[in-house]
Amino acid sequence: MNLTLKDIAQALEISTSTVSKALKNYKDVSPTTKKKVLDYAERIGFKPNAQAAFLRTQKTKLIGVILPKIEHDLYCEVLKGILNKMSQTDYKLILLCSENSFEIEKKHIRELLQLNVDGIFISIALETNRFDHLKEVQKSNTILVLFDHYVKIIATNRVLIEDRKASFLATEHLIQQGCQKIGCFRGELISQTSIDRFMGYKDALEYYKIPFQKELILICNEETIAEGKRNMIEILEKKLEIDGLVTVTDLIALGAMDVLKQRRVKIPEEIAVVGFGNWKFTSLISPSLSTIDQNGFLMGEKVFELFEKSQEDTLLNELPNTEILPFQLVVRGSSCRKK
Amino acid sequence: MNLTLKDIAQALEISTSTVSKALKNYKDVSPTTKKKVLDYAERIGFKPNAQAAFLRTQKTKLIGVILPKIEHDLYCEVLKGILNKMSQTDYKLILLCSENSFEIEKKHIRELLQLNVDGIFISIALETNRFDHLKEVQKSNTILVLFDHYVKIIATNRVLIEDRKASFLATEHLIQQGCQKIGCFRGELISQTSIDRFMGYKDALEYYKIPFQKELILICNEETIAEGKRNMIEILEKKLEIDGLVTVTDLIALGAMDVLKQRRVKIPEEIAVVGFGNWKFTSLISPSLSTIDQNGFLMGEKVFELFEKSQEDTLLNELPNTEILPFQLVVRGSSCRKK
DNA sequence: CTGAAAGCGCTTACAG
DNA sequence: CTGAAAGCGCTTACAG
Repeated sequence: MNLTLKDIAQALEISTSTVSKALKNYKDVSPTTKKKVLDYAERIGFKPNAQAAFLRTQKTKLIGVILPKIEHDLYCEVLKGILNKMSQTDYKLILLCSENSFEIEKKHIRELLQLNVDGIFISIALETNRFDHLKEVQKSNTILVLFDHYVKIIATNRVLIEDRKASFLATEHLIQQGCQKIGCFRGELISQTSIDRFMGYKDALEYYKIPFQKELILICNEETIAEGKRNMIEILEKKLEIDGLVTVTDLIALGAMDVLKQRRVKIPEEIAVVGFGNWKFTSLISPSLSTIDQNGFLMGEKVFELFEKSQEDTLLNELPNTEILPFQLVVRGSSCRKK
Repeated sequence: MNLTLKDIAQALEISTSTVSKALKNYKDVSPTTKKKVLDYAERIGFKPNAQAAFLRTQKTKLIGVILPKIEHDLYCEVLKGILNKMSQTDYKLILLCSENSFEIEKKHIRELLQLNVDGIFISIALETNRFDHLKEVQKSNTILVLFDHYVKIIATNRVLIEDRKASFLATEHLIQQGCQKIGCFRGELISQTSIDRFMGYKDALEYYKIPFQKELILICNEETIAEGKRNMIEILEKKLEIDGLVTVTDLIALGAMDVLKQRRVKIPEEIAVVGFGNWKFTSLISPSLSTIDQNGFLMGEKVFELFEKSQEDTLLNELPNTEILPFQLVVRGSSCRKK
């Protein structure tokens, strides 16, 4: 069906070896021959067979990306960043989603290894607390790059923001707005990202000598609006007094604010709120939500750059890299008491 | 590096042919041999080489998906739907984005054909008004499935909602709310989807005998908040009187509402607004935005189903299918005048 | 500078 | 029921 090297070779009455070399711009082909081949290939619209090439070179030029969630502003931006860098190469992106399930994640990793992808980029599932599958990736010499949800104990390439510092800043901001009893709707206990953000909250309290109250820490088992609502209802029903709230992600904050609005609790006057992630909706709701902005697009670009760098590095036996990205506190209506 | 059929064959002292057949569950292999091979393959974690298999079977089990935009609620849902169906098969999804550019779209199609994908699922770019690249796909016997932004003149598999009817309903709803001078922020002139939605608006005016006023039709060159703002400012500055507004997409409506809110024009009392798409933010803003809900997840699932069906059909030389999906008018604060 | 040949890992028609 | 052999389309070490 498709044209092959052989077809070109026959048409031009030369060998397939020479055609192959001409197309790959080897230096040991005469300029005349090279031009002849290139022109002809161009004219007939020759498309080399990627799979056959792989069989020889062992490079598929495929990259697997596993996201914990598809409808997630950060990950959409990360995808855009990766695709943007990738569009200048001949790599292709295979998209998979773990739905935050450990089992699905393992399954996808297995599938990607079977496909012989050259690299796997992953933000691990919230559930994931064992890492054999990631070690498997490394063993197979597939380049592994973690982003956002990472793991401390696996030595691999990573692109992160300083969650702990960011969360410190968010909490500090509330303190500067006069909050003294700050609730924290943290993520579950396993995820490193969740732990880091919680630590940042604690750091800020400590730094500003505000007593840490265990009962003001509520755990969100999922990053959903519903979990935000559930926890805020718990706060109100237990009559836990808070005047500020930091959350592990904007969706949680949204749920919490929803409950507060229904109960006519004034935001930010009675309770000031800061989210995390700068989801698109945060600037649209009312009051608009203060949050931590992470540059997902840049994150995606860095992920791909680290992959490329890593390909060179493995030849040199270099250690994996960790790239730290900047973040930004975005102050909006939900936390801005002073004018 | 990786284990191959040959390794298994040697270990079990049988031929690679037999190993291959055993693994593929051919019937002309003795149960004993089959079991032996399967057990051993399982034990050593054998992963057949996908690319080598392709070289023989000419099936890559890869599917290319080209989206006009990544951060787009509908397309995120479509992706989820496709991935959901796909996860029960051994197909993999290669993600590409045209950024609504005709040139990029053409480039991506070329790349996918070179990769020998088994199918291409695409919502075409707003710019796209020539279709040679789609015909190319068909010529190469790659299964083509269009969704959302489609083309009338290409006979291929499609998954659509009845945009015209949906837009009729949106406009009719405004009329039933008492609107008589309904503005329309339509999409650009090329896209079939945009045309269909505009026709639905016209249909409704005609049906309810409301005079069509050309000056109330403004064109949005992009599906962005900024375009919605720009057009609403134009309406106000030209002092064009409207009491209702339908828009080609929710983002446009968002921009328009923003301008109205700034100028203290009451929504829905003075101007009632209906969007299109039921983006997540529409229920979060205030007033919440009435809109047309499209089931993107279902759309994605149907796209994949059509692909699978089409593989059988091509053998039978059947004609391509068009799948029409249901939609729903979601009435919210932005258009609800009566209680 | 050119080309014959081997081989990547699988599948499958064919012979026995 | 089993296996030898050819071949998918490319790349590349080697000979000339």
